[in-house]
Amino acid sequence: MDKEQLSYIEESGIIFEQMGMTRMAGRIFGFLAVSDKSEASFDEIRQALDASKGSISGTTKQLINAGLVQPVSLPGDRKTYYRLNKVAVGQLLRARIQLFNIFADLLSKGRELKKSEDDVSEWLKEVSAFYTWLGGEINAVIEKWENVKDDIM
Amino acid sequence: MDKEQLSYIEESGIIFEQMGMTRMAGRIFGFLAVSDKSEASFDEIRQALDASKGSISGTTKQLINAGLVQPVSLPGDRKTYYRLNKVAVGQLLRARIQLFNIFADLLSKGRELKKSEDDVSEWLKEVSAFYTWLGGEINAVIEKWENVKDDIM
DNA sequence: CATTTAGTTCAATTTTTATTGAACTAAATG
DNA sequence: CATTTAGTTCAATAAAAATTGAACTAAATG
Repeated sequence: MDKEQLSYIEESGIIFEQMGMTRMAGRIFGFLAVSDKSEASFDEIRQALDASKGSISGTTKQLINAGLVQPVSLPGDRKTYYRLNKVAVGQLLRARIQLFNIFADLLSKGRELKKSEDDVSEWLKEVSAFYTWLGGEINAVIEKWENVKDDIM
Repeated sequence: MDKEQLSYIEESGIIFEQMGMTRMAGRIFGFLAVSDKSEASFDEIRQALDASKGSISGTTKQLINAGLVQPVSLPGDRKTYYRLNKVAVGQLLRARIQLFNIFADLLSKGRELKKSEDDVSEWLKEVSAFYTWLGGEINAVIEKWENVKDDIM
């Protein structure tokens, strides 16, 4: 880990915090991203990030749960290794979009609870419908990506 | 405000917290969503939510800054009123998508900092390219919505 | 079966973030 | 121009979240 990589790891921590995860989750993600070896053991991570076992244990679970990290075990080795989960872009996006649907439901419920209809009702209705529609539209977007990505990358 | 509306306001607080804003921001949003009058004064909000002036002041600013709330002033009335900003769905979405681009940049930078290329590099490259592409694709998605929304709603 | 290793759990602590409340500013009113 | 009203600011406090660390479990090794 050189200086730039260490500062990258911290930056990743900040961004993950902005995305609603913990700073430590971002650090582990960042470490696994830039690390030379694509797999790292529990203790390699702990040492690289100078954190406690409890913190690494809890946070790797968080990341595994979020689908971003994959635990790997090898025969004849009692350690567990951790690596970035090379999940398909579609799956990643769908997970993120979930919050949109929660927001859509919130708006729609708000509209129902209003005592009278007004221009706010109309707006709640459209935004809610939009985000709900968007959830279904994602498949088409991902399909389009699959078709164009070879030209772009 | 009946019981259901008050519990809706709290629910909105929780969801806004999940979306990275404060609980109070969600409460104010929720209040403005279900309130009978589509505009509310500073003190009406403060009383309805039983919060301090400081908190209302800071949080209304947060919401105005995020583009979700609009301050309204009336001639001959020194109060400011607050209402949900009926911003277009596209604008709302674009604001949310910004985090995707930040994430894309993080991945791309991570790839650059790696000492060697491996399968993680490949993944970082694709995911980053995808989120970057997605940012540009949004306009097409919004345009499609404008065309289909009358059939759906 | 005693020992080492890998990781978990959770109460205590630290750190961060949200909220209050009191003193303040600025504008309007009498 | 003194007073009221509307809202702001910010230091102090409260509340919530992250992190530690020590005691623990479970599995593998000798």
